Amino acid sequence: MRGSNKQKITLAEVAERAGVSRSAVSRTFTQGASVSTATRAKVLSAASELGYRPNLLARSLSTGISGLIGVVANNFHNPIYLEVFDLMTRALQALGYKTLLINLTDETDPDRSVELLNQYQVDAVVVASSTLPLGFAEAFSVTGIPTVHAFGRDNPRAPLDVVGIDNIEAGRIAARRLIQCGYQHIGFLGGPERATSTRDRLEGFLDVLNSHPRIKTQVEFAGDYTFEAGFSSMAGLLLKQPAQGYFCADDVISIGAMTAVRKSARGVPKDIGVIGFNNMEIASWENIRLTTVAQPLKDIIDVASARVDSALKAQPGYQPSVTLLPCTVVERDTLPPITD
Amino acid sequence: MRGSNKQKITLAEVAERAGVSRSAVSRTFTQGASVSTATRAKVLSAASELGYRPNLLARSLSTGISGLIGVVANNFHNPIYLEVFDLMTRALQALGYKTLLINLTDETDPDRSVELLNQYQVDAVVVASSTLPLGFAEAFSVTGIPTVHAFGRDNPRAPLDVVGIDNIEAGRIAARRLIQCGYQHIGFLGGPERATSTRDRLEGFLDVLNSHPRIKTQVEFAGDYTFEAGFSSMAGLLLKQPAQGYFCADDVISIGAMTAVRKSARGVPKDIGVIGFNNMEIASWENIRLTTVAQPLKDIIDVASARVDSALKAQPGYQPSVTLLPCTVVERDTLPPITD
DNA sequence: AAACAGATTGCAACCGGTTGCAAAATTTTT
DNA sequence: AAAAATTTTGCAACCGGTTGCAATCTGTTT
Repeated sequence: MRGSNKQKITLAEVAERAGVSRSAVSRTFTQGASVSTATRAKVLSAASELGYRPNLLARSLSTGISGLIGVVANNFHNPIYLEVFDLMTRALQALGYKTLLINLTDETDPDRSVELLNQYQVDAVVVASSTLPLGFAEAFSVTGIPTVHAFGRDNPRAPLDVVGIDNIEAGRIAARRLIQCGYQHIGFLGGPERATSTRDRLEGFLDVLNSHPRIKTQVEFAGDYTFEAGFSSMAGLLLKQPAQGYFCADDVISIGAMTAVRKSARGVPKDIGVIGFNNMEIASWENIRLTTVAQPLKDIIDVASARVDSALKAQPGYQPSVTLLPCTVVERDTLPPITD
Repeated sequence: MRGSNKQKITLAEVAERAGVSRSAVSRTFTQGASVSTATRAKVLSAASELGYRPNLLARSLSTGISGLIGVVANNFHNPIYLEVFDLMTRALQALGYKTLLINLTDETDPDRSVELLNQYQVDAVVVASSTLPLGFAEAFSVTGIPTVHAFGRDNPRAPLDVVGIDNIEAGRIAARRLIQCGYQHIGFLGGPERATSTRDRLEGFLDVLNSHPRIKTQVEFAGDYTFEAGFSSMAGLLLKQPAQGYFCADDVISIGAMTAVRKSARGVPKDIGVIGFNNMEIASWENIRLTTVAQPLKDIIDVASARVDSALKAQPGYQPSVTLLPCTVVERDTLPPITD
């Protein structure tokens, strides 16, 4: 236990101590290089005596591979992103990559962010956001850095890897589930109107309801993915003619909406049913028990990181692809049970 | 490798195009180096024509400064960490650093994590965790990498920068607030019993209550910072003799506990008062309105990142320091209003 | 106009690794 | 045992920057 190894030990020092060339040392630490077992042993023992660790930055310089993956996010208010970061860092770490977390909350200029990533020679970028303007992902892809857009959607203008959910189908699923309740008046309470995710879900939602012309439909947008927005939107709806059941764009919005419903002395699901979106941890709480549409978070992350990995190892002919995973309904207590 | 026809432009190419030496180019891009305005102009224009960006990895190699700060976390379930990551990345980015996010959730061996950071030549480490065993922070500090422990506590064994809150004082604050309610029986519902943060808060809590010998005291630990743990701990207490008011170690635990109280047909704060800890966003929700102790998150992060910055720029005589910031009570509706 | 100080410049070595190539060592074949 | 094939090894050049040093160029001072 010598605290003296404060200065870094280099390859050259190990080489000297082991009585071999620097190449030999380098080769011992590179996968699949040619070293005899004898030298390897000498090197390894010298290295461990000295406490040698290869300098990955130096290695990057000659190999052109940094092992750094930029993870770009701009939404630090939705709790699901905490889980996203957790899963993402672990997945990348398991593959031997390191996560450079870039916060684009304040950034409006795609080019500046590209510059950031570029300077650090990230090998690839994962854009983890459903709200980042398409321009960013495009800008990344233009640089030639492999880019995977997680929680994104297909973007014809920039051919890049996308992995997310099928929001249109998610809208259909929610609509069908509400129809199953026998409701004759069904509402959509979306997030910000411009968000493509919300628009896609609405599309699927209306798609299904259009084939049920007798069912009345209501569409409303909460300005924001917040409790407040859900609460006040629903409060507004209650003053008019509320629907019998709502598909809310997000669990937090749902909870806000439910709170408003209950505050008006109505019951959930007795008077008004609610189905949310995201299946956040909070949705399972005893006092909430929100029926909600779950997205396969872990699968999305796993696919995204696998995609990064294969993009980096890919042959010249590599082609980006779009993967949309299916959502499922998690049954809890905010919709009446299904009666066949 | 992906067929990226975007070969990077190097310093040498810029130099050639500008008709100057490589040093001149380098100096143009280094703070406070000596270049005439004429050459600087030539270089700058050549650089922008070519779209040159200095390779920071290469620069690190010669300067020994990578600009990478390792942010180490192991708790991806407490929503306040989402805010922590947000604030931290922004603070570091504003200072010109990049955030390497390291997830130690699965890691039990301090040395392996040190190795991770070491290989990437991070300039400094911010340990953002109140639950990471002290051994980790120690291991980091032994390497000689400047380490700031955010949300940590003083550790006599390893002299490193600590910035967090005064948990003992926080316990006192909560105790005083509960005493103000006139309660004669006061409870402490902590987090995991081994967590130093919980123990410190308990210490301060008992410290105050010891000087009120007539007030009965109850101490209980929820195993975990979860809704479930709070719910079931409180459910258990309700079967015995519950106190009149509780200081809960965390907002999520508080909400679980409140849910249990209400489920037993008792009221909050009518029958049992609750004061939480953390002031998470959810605490302000209309249907919750939890009175709670807030920690100055932004201040902690700001101090932590400033500390990183100064540790890196420090003169040889740099000495780590411990900063404990004060907490405040956020009044809402889960304690009876103060009656003077 | 000569002498001198200060600012700018380029050379070349270096940061800590990797890798193509040819020589050296080892193993296999005949 | 010699020749051929294969594996190991070290040299030296390179990755893309920075920087000490000496040479050159400016602008002053006398």
